[in-house]
Amino acid sequence: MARNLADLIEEYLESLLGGAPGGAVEVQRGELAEKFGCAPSQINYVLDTRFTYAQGYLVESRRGSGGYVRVVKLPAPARELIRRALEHTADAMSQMQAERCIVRLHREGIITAREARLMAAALGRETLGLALPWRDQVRARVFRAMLLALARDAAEAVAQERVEAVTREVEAVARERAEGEE
Amino acid sequence: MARNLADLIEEYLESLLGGAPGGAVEVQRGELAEKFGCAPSQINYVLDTRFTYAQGYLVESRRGSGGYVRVVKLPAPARELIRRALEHTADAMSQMQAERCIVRLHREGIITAREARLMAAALGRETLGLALPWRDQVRARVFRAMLLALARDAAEAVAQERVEAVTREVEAVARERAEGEE
DNA sequence: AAGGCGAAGGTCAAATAAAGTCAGACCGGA
DNA sequence: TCCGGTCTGACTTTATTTGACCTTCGCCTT
Repeated sequence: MARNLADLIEEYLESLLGGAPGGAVEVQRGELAEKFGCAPSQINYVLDTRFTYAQGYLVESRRGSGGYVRVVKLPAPARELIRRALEHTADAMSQMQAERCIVRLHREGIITAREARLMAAALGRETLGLALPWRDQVRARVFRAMLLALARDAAEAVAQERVEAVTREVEAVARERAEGEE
Repeated sequence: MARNLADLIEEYLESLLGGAPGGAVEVQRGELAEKFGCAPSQINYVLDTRFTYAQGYLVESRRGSGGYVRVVKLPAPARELIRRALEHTADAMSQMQAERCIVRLHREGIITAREARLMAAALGRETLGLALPWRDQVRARVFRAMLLALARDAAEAVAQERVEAVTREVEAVARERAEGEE
């Protein structure tokens, strides 16, 4: 599964986050590097490529004695995550960026595995088949469009929920009145 | 049987796939080339000519350290989708054609409403934002890729990995690396 | 309170490790 | 011999890994 150090460290951090209360984890960069027997900057690489805001994470850190690196998995109501992804989706996007974003959406249960595959397929290098500045631009637009479609869908779901809640309430009140009537 | 290298490599990969549809193999291009004593690009040739989606395969890959090439054999149930994908997606496709196709797929229960919306969003005129000969071409490719992704979905049941397993693996490798350092 | 020391973490560019592309050489059969 | 499929090698693109140098911060000393 893990094909290289970066993937391994990613999985390790993700596993820590999984068991973490509040979805936050604090590590020492140096220590972690030691654990994996690599250069400390490798940790930054992993953080920069795998735990970005667009993917729904926040990384904070402090230098100096007693320094740390904190990774926060942002709480993920569907609308929020989608909105964040949209916000952070620039006018150009590499395949990897998009894929990692999609993985996060899937992990959070916002999209199904099928939908994830659908989206990833649509954004493939080969699929778009354009030369480079344009490919990344078209990819970004397609990705945004799909995210928007999801957002609309989520909004509708919420609205639907509200309607149902109101309906239930109305029914409850109606029942109550009916009973009081007797 | 095998009249040349390409056929030989084809047979080898096919044997790795083991006849099991829905199966996937992962190899390293360089390694494979080494094994057959040929140029790495020969592997691409075989992949391009023998493992196309028209023949029921999907090929994915990644570059860089820890790179790989994965070949997936699509299962029989995917046939129908593939047939349609190839049948209805010429090398260019108007928005109208695509939309009609999507509606039909939805009506027939092949895709969900959400998936339909997702696909339609990805194929919009505005979304693609290209001038005309290219827009229809990219749309066709994206549509085809999405259909093929659906086909592939039928194949793969993704196993969700357990945190403990990951942690164990991580620790093993970390130990290994740390020891190698000494 | 000021300044210095050492312990964090950050940045960036170069080195390394894959895979992809493409033009052209090669080869075997009509 | 001519053509189409095969094969290669030089060059490109992408991802990862490392190392040298920079910045920030707490603490200690004066």
